Amino acid sequence: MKENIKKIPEPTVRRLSRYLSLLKRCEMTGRESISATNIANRLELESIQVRKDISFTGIVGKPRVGYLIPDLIAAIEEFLGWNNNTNAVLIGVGSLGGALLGYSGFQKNGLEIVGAFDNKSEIIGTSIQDIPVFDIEDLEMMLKGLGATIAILTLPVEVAQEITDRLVGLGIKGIWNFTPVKLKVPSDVIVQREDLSAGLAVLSIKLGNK
Amino acid sequence: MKENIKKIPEPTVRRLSRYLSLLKRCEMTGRESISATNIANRLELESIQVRKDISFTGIVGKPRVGYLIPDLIAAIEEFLGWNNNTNAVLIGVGSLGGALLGYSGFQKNGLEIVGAFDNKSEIIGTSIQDIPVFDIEDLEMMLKGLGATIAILTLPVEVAQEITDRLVGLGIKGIWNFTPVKLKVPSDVIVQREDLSAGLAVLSIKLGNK
DNA sequence: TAGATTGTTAATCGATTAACAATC
DNA sequence: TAGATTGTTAATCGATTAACAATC
Repeated sequence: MKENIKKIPEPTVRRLSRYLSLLKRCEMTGRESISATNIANRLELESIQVRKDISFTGIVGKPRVGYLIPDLIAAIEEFLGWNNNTNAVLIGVGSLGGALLGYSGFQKNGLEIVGAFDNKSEIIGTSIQDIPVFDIEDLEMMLKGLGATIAILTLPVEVAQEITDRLVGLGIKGIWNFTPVKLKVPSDVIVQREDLSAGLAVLSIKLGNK
Repeated sequence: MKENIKKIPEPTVRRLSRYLSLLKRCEMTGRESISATNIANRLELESIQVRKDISFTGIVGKPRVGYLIPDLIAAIEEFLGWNNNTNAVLIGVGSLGGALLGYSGFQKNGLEIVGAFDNKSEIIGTSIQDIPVFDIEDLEMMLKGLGATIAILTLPVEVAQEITDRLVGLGIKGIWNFTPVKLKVPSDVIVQREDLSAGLAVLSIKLGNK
């Protein structure tokens, strides 16, 4: 049971989200089908890789035609669980946290930020892009009502573990961790680290090697 | 000549930036040395992997002791080219762009955002976190004076290629591309794509497989 | 039919991990 | 000295790519 679950390579998952973005733009032009070759050309990939990736979603294409765009969109969205909405809270409305609150792009991926928490009295009670900012002291009181299953952590390193413990205690199952610290969580909680510096490092290395 | 340049695996580069972040936090506590085992434990990695990664920087550790933290920090920073500052401009002060302007974390990585460009008259002439926002029409006039070699693209898909062409014409050598489109650039220009949705996709898949 | 494209099985490639001698 | 840790060479593992039959 566990074997076939683990089998999807992470690079494949990341690329599927790219395909989805491209497919949605194609759909808007009224186009109905697209081949793996075409997707590959537009994203600077190999067509064989695109076909292999798509095969994980279970959808089958038509020889000589390719894939039906609406079907493929639906299949990838379902595969990623982006077809039904997930509620998230954001913890730590600093520079990066505030930015992410303003960023509307996650809604396309089925993620809705329904509330934010912070300890700065100046911003508690305000709203950023219609998302209310609550007092972190009220986390226990508020979280259940918000219906969030994911927490986005954009808070200072020093409080990351403490707040994580509280979130886990309240039933949060997924943590999108924008801090550089390793978080200790029970095995049924998923932590996904996100590191903008890593991308910058890759760019820097490539620039330095010119 | 080109062979040994290409040899550094990208995952290694990404991890080196993580090590750097950890090492800087360790340094602040006054600690002087650290072993690969210790680094690995703190970041949930294998010590052999840490040693292998560090070997790319050329620094050598001391058996039984580990690595001297200040030396290792200096070595990684030099390796990534983060020891001397690079100037960058940010193009497109929308939700994500504005957020990145507010985010001060890149300065630790030797990247200083010295100016932003947009076409919205409401924000042209203002400053965000002391970073001035210029009219995109003045790009040609302003860019040289700003001394930027990197451009951060957080603009709408429709104008991405057009603005890229102008940036390349002005001598920009590195582009950190936060848009989902593939950019056509000459071979001496480096484009690094950054995709927050990809990270969310990985989290979603892991959550769905529980 | 001919030709383009899919889907799958096998081969290749590169990153990770293991093994182990060298060192302080 | 004994033991912990490094650095390197070899083995393993997993993702990518190639080959090719099946299909419309």
